[in-house]
Amino acid sequence: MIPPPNVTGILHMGHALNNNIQDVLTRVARMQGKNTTWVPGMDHAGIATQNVVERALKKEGKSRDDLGREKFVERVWDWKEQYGGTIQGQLKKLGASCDWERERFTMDEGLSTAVREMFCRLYDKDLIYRGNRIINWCPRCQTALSDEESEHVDVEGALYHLRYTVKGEKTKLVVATTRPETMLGDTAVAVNPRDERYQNLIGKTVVLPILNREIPIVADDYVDPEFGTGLVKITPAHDPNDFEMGQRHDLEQINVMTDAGIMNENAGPYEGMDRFECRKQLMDDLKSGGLVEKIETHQHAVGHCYRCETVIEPRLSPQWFVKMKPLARPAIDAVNDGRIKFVPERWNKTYMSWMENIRDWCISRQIWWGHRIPIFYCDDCNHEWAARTEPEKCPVCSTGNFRQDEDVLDTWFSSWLWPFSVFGWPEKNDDLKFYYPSKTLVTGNEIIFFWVARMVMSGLEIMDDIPFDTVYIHGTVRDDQGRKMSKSLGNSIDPLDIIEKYSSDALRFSLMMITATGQDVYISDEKFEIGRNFATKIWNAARFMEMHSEGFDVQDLAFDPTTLSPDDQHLLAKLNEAIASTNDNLGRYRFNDATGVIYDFFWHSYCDWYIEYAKPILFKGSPEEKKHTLQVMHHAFSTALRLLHPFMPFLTEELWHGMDYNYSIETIMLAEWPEKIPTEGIDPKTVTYVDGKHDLIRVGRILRAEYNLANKQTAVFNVRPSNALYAEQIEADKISIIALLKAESINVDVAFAPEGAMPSGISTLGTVYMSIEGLVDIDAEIKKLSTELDEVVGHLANVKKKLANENFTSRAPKNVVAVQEKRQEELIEKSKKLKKMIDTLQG
RNA sequence: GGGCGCUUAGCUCAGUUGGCUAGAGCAUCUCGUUUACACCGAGAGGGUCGAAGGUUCGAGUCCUUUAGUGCCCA
Repeated sequence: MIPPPNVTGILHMGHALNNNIQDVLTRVARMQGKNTTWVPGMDHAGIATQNVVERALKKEGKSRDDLGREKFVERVWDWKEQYGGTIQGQLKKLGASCDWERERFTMDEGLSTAVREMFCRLYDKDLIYRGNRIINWCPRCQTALSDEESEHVDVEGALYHLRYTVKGEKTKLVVATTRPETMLGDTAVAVNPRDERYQNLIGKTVVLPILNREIPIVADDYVDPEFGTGLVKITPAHDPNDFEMGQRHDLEQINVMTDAGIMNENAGPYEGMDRFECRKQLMDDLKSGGLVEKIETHQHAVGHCYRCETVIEPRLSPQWFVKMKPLARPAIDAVNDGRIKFVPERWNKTYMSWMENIRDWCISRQIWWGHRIPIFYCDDCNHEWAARTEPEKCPVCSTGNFRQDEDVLDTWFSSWLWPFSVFGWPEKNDDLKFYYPSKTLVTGNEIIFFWVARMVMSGLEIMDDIPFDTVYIHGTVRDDQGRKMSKSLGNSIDPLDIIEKYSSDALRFSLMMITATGQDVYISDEKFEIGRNFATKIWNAARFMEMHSEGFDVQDLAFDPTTLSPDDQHLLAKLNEAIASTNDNLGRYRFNDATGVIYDFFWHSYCDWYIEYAKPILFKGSPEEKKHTLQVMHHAFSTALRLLHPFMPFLTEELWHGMDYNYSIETIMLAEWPEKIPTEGIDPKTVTYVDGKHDLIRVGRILRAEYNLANKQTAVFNVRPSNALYAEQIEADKISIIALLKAESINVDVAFAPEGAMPSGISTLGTVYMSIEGLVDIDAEIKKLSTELDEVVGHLANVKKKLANENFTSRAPKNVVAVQEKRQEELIEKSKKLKKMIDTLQG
């Protein structure tokens, strides 16, 4: 399920992240053999698109009115054909594996049919109505907006305290307001009925300054005695609360502004002024009349248009609304009873609080680009009706003298139908049956209300079923200072630049790696290096294999499980762990963990350990040994490649072909998704031994590093294994240890005792001594070992203290206690060894 | 005002149902390159987990208070 991006949009990092996650999920499901579909689409983005085209017209010195409705809409379609949908190409660059032939546009014929169908159904159920109410009006776009489209921004404004005169008295009242210009539309002053200060005022009349209109003083519970002076001016036509109060007290509603936010004829001397200019002039006038008590600075939230950031003007206006409460009830149940799950879960609360306090949705827009409201009015008999198709005559009086409503619908009125409209609804077909409901919706938290919640409501209303069972909410993409990426800040990082600089795979992999579940993502250019470096690493590993694979048949990977070397077993065990962990993490939407596991397997298990182990064999081994090792390598590599594919589609596809893995399945996209591989021939004890061997090599390397030995400087290592089994295993495995330690030779001896001073260290398999030519820095050795001893003694004290605590031994789970006991043993053993080593050095 | 995050190494972040010595990448320092990769390899240093209480045998993790910071809603 793809959230349709705006037709005007270009790809930004948020899209990249969002589509990347969806693509990963889709690719995994596809490789698992599931019938997947990922429908790409575009949203006509009514206001945004209309704005873009209007701006273009303005450059030609024209307005939309110059063209007229029909020509203008044509013009928008032209624009759409020419410039729209750049984002589709960009998504392809990102590697989004959508079903491109299914691509839909919210204004295409099918979806428009769905929109009209939906409107008529809701209208017939009385869930859509026309009402004269206070709505959010954008004076620049000159249209109504829904509550969600008004963005509240905290601004440092002012609280103006104005003096009104009580009629027939000298008493002045002080009312406080943040929008003094609306005073011109005041039709009352209100106090709280329990406010003792003003009991005597209730029922009196006030003379409105400047206009000298006489307005009543009313009592209403809504008034907060604590706010300002406890007296508020009532402007029913310009404030939702005042509107409510106006209804209760039967007050006149006086609109003082035009659609463009210019003061109208009701504003008296201010007619023709811009609303903010009027505010200034009005305040000047009141000041000179001595009618201003004071002006305080005041922090408050002011609504701004989400498309053009103009300050919203709440105003009375006849608009179309959807009754939301009946639709919300089943949508609340669906989340409450767990049919729909949010990941992370905390978004439940956000969803619920919105649903439970839902208000009717204003769906009419006074623009031209969009689905025209399918309501018709008969001029002869005044009949009003909704029609799915263009009517020929009035159904009541049968005349053709009717007209369609001028308004168009909110863009989201088409978006909320997406989960079923793209499959042909209202038609009932196989696609719709098969693909509805879908599985996972992936989206950012900013459209939970706009889109997610509404899709749940429409799905339950129309399909009688949830549209998806999981809503994965990913974080917001921010810059490295935590700011939201935006054009106006100039801090956005263009994904296409990143693709250009680091590759698409690098972008994708890096994004996934830094996306912890639902956390915001902070981004800077350097973060993409991790993906690029990883891709290069894999490329080079493949190159290495290719160099040694001449004459090798990648179709012949059936190695004999009884001949697996310890390192073979270790690699395959790690591969199994990686597969299991990747699947587990993907199932829990933990993408950073999933990519981390794959990264770790390739880089460390495969490259750092296995390839280094394999080198002596590939360079100097027998043809049989070589073949066996290559079998293991290609087996592991081709499996891990499939695991990586959803995250790095381009590189993995390229290598799939380059390494000739495409002999049976042409594309890695359809190759089998890795599940646990057979563990035949893998002995867990051997795997543990190899872990110990790695530790031994690490200890040896530390010794080399201490003495700054160059790679070519030879050193003889002596190993005193802790037991006979280890001695046997190490002895049998010497070649690879020698190679990895760049040693001249290794002596394995359970009774080894150093002659004279030798640098040494303790590993899980035993003590490692390095014989080097030249002087050993005895003091430094002693100091090193003493420091280590101190640490061990410290830890030992802690462990002993724990085990001596009866509360711990009796209450903690047995396995936890056992671990501590084992650790105690190990630490005692280690401290003994260290003491002995120090003694030896001290002679 | 209400709700939700975040605070862990110099930086950016992981850390799942409380349980081995708190991890990674980057950066820093040391060493290394005739044989896949400097977009590399080996190693090192670096953290009283924002603060204060509490629960618990045991807290980065749970609870309370608090500071700073960010987002959403009113």
